[in-house]
Amino acid sequence: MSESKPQRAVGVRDVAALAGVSRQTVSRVLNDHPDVAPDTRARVVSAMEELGYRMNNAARALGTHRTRTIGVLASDALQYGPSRSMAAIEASAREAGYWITAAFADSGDEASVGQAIEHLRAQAVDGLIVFAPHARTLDVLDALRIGIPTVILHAAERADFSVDQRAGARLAVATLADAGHQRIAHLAGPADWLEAEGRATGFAQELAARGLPAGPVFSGDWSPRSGHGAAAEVIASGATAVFAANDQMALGLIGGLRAAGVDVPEQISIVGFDDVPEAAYAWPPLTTVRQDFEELARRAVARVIALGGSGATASDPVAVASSGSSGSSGSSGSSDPVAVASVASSDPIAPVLVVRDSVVPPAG
Amino acid sequence: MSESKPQRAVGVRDVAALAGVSRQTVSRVLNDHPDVAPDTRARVVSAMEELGYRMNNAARALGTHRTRTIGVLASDALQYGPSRSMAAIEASAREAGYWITAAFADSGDEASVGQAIEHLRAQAVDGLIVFAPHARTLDVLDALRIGIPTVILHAAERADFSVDQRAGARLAVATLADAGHQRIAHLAGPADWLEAEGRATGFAQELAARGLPAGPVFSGDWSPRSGHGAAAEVIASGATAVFAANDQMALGLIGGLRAAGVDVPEQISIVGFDDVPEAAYAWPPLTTVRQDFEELARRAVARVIALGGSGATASDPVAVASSGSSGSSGSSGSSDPVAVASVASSDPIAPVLVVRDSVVPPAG
DNA sequence: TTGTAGGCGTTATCAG
DNA sequence: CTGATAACGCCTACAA
Repeated sequence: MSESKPQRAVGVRDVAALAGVSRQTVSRVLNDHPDVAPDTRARVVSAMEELGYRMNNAARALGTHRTRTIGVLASDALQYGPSRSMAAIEASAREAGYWITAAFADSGDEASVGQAIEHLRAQAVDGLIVFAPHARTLDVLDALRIGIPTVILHAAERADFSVDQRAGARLAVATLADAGHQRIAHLAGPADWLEAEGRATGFAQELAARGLPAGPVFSGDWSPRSGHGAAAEVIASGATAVFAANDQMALGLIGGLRAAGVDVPEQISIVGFDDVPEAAYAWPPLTTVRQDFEELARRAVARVIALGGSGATASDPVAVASSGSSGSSGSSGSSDPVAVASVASSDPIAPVLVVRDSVVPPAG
Repeated sequence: MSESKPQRAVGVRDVAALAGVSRQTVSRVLNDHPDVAPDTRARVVSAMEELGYRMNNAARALGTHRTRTIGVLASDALQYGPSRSMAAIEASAREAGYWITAAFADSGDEASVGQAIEHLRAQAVDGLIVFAPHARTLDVLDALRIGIPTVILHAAERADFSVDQRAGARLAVATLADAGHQRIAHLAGPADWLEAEGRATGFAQELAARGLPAGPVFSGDWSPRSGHGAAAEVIASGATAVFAANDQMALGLIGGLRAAGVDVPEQISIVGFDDVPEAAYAWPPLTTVRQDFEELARRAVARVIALGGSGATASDPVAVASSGSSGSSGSSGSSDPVAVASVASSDPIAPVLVVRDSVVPPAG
């Protein structure tokens, strides 16, 4: 209270003065530079605390050309998966000392995707995490030739990190087949969605692997509405079980089936995908496939930061385009001890089946 | 191809040179300063396009002390309302030329809220939009004495902008009462959530207004699980109708009721809150109350920007604390034509009842 | 209406 | 290990 408070916010200048060192030394402490004597560092640190010093990111960015900010283009952020990913990404980023700036887009609208990306680029983010549910979204990305590290998520096999959609679908179909179902239908997501495609493929593969006839495939748009609307077709198809590409459609389908007087699971068994919170408490509790979005986010953030930190820039073709993975096609298992060592695996994450009550043996 | 590309990114300097003006003039064009001759402006603009000029926000921020960034503290972003708000906020902000930096927190954990806010402050955001579902969250905010414009959302009446929770609850109860129900129960949200409290209050008020007996109140935690779990109590209470504080619980309750052999709506009518996508396609289609999150977001963004733009800073006690509203307690209706004129009304937004099939007259 | 100086707070570079 | 000096790219004065 005795001294007159400076009008301006405290800066390295002030800290340096109080600690009796140069601004540069303060800067070194700030950046954890190794070559600083322990006691000097201590003096600086206490000076910072005494003054309530807070770094000015704008100034830092001006010098370093880095903003420590990751842009997240969250398409369809209202869907369960993307919203989970978003929250998890923020957590991972914050832990790593990064900020998240978000942009939302309607993945079906290429223009909106382009705009969102431009918005993020204008913000000078160090890297981008893009949810690319559509093949079209990927095309937009390619066309833009973004000059910064980019990690693609939610794009099935075309993503840099993903939960194995095909494997999940096979798990779903397997549990149905194991229960004795022969006529299994698939209520798919929109055909142009990569994850929907992955699940549809897994559906077909598992059926084929078991020598079961290719089941009828109906398509929805992920919404409960579309699931509800598919009820009539499902009934007409004579299927005794259906694998819905997501829980929302599964739930809608159950609603539609019941409205038509068809019981679930007695007459028709159902398996969903996602394990949304309501799945466990629906009637009947829904058997479904759970994905680990937290792990997905963790890996994505680690990768963007690694790409940026390793000096990957527009001029570095390898890192920039964020190609799926450089060489998992390789010969020897873990022959490259250096490089990508600490970065998370880019192998697909295995989903897990959650067994509940929506599957029973067929009535026949 | 003929000229050698400069290594550095293009800046005002380059644009100025090409346009044959001073850097200052370019800056004026950039900031839509009125005093620039039309043709000069045109020349500058085309120069910018030719060079592919992009503003450097860090440099701008360093000078202006403004980042054109709004921090959003999204607690419980996985809930329907908050996630809708989040997306809408981003859209409004982007339209206004602002960026969104997001932080997520567990609103139940005061420490995590505090950390998230610190994170955002460190980022030097121009303003904050905080989802404050808990009274406790508000306490944390007060304690922090944030020195920047802050707008509170999702805190019922204590929010700066809100959808009228009480009114929504009354709408729900009214439709049940109008159908002839006398024994109406409430499946409430967590007691320490402001919006849950608002809905519970509306429930009680409408009942009282109609001279109906105060119904039993059960409490859940917003989750389908808790709705499912409340089924037994609801049945035991003898209620013929229940107003669930959100759709997820309503859906879970329906699941629990059916599992217990109780039909909805024949034996028990139900009304939810939120109008989540699955509500319309559940079985039965759920009667519920819809909130306009987009409008909420629009107003919130307009306000933060206005507070920041009008020079409201830490030293301006009026704007800073973001007190609910300065004087709607006032005498004359719209007596203050100046000031807040263009800013959106802070009156609560009216929710709307969506009638579907989960309400029928009581069996008796 | 336009141009000229100076500075914003930090980091990089190069000495010592 | 530490310190001087010069950017970084833009904006706010003030002058013309």
